[in-house]
Amino acid sequence: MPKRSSPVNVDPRVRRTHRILRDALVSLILEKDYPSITIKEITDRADVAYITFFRHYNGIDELLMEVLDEGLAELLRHIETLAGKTEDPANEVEGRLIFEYIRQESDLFRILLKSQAVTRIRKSVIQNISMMFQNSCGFLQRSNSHIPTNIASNHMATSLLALIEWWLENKLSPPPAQMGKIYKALIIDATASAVTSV
Amino acid sequence: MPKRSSPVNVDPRVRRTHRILRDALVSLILEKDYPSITIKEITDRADVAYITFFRHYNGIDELLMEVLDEGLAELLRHIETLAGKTEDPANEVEGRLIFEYIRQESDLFRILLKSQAVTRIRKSVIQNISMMFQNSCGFLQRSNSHIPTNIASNHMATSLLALIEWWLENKLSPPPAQMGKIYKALIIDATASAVTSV
DNA sequence: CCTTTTTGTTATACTGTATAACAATTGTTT
DNA sequence: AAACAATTGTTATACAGTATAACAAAAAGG
Repeated sequence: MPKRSSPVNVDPRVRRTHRILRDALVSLILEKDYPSITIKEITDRADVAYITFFRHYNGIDELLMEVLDEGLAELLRHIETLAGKTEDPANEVEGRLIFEYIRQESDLFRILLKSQAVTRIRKSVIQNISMMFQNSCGFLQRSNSHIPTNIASNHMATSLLALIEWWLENKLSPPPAQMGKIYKALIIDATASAVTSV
Repeated sequence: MPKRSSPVNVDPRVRRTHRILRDALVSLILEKDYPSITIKEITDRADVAYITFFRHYNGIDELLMEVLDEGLAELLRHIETLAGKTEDPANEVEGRLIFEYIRQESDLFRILLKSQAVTRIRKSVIQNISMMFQNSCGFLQRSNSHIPTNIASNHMATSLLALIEWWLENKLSPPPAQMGKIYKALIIDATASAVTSV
């Protein structure tokens, strides 16, 4: 069992095993659909003994969770940067930065959104993004409309994920700059005006 | 193999088998999470021989598809009723009707949204609702903004599903009347203003 | 009533998950 | 470098779930 507390003090062999298992799963997800992936396939590709998998994870879902946690922190950091400046005039630029980052790490995001299969994971992602919007969007905090704050933040989070998903499926066709504008108009500004009106 | 063409001319024993298998799957989905359901559980609950399942379906997904097809037609009909009157002043009422219908058939919708597991199904549902919005929302057709029409309609479809999902998870707590208003403000009006501006 | 179709019973092969015991290898410590 | 600890590999095995086959029993339809 690996120590969850400190990133130091971990056996380099364990670090290596985790890394190659994560890499194997990633390459498999990009090739075939997630539910059909077996543990043997993963360990074969990682060139690791079958039983070694069970010495670190209780199932493929757990390994996937680790893969996503790896990249999710950075995603949230990027989105947070955007949301923190939601009321600045520069947030169109920030929106562009998000979609540029997604294009850069598109493999990770493809996996993240393919793994809607694993509903629990999707829920926690939405939960995180939703909380982040709730904390950083001023118009949500001082809202007194008939729309509850948690509904509005959930709406923004799910809409952002849906927009990213659409973009990935459409081969990243409108460039990040335009996607940033669309994001601002369709999600940020639209929600803000819906919440602050009446 | 059952005939796909005509609903008549089917052996009553086959009709009965299909029905009790569908019912068994529905009751199981409402109890536990979908991926952990086994064929044996289904046939046991349906009081049918194990092999009988394979005489009609190639897997649980196929049976689920049949369950959803059953109710999906009616869902689309209700949403279409709403969308068709999007520009009438009465559309808040129509929004209320949607959520009242969902409350009425909440079991079906819980299954529909739980089955996000089956990504293919979710995608086709979004596609249908999106097309429906595109056909019935006037502001989408006469839009000349920087937001493409298909992005806007996709945004409305995914937002509606997310809102329904949130509502089901929150025990249908804001009553249908308020949900109808929220739907109108957060999805319809907000998207309309985002699309028609500049 | 007789034929056809569907369903039930039983047996079996196969795949994937999960664990155990022991040997081999690698990392850490003194 | 030697000794100890932890990880990994090898092999074997148990188990659950999927899928199919062969034949008997029951139900539907003319």
